[in-house]
Amino acid sequence: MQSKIKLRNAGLRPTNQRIIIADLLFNGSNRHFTAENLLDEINLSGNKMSIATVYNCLKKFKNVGLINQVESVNDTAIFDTNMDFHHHFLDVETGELTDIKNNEISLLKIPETPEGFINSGVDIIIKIKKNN
Amino acid sequence: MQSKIKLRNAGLRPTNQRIIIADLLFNGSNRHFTAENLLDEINLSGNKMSIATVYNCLKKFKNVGLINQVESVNDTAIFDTNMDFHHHFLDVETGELTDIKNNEISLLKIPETPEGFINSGVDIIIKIKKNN
DNA sequence: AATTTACTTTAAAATAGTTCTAAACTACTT
DNA sequence: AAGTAGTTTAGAACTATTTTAAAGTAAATT
Repeated sequence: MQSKIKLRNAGLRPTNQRIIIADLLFNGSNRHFTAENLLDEINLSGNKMSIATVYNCLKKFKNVGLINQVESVNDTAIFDTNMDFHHHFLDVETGELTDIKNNEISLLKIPETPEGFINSGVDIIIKIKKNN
Repeated sequence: MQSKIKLRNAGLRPTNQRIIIADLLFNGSNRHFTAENLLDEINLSGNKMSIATVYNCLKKFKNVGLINQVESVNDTAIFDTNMDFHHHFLDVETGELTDIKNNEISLLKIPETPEGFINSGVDIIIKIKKNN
């Protein structure tokens, strides 16, 4: 059970609920998900948890840099376990996101950051839709 | 009152409410706004309208291509009267958007559109924050 | 011009996603 | 073992948006 260690390293108290969520999220492959998606998965895994706890937990995970929240799209917050610098395809019809690796895309020219501000990241979204 | 003509050309029935909104929005300079922002402005201009009407109207305007909805950011829908192809700076602390003209930014490499899909646009968001 | 028809507006209710509240609980420290 | 500080929870509250259905209005038809 390395989730416990992972949480502690991130400075979070490893509670049962956080461990359950970390076990589901950090199992090797990256994913996009909403709070409700995750709660469904928690329930399917035989565990129970309040939706408020899921939101609390995701907010904490985000604050300590365990997950990202995607600058998004719908009315629903989408989270991402992929912490590499990367971008997204967005299926405008379904809202589904797919990762674009950073080496698959590059910017040639970028405008100057406005006076008094610092650049804090770039998000590129390529919108796609089913070809018929 | 060319709003009436503009609406008719767009295929929309030029109702009083739509004319009031068009008069406010299409006065020469571009802007970002939410439904609530706009309602405040409508009220300030001495007119009255239900918030549902504002939402209905913005949805119609969007469908006929009079305005854009920005792939966004918060829990609040942001609309944009700038219909040129362009991108945005996003102040991550305040949520404020600023336009980046298309000629100020360019992509060098772009990944292949997934099989069975067509590209339907690219949104680039440069996140910025106050340099303290 | 009067009537009909289809579209639009409205207030209020409903919904969806998320946050807050405050009491009960639990991990960690002493 | 006891204390304390952080966490979880159900449910209430809140915000943004959409729906409902009745009343109103623009346009088409007579």
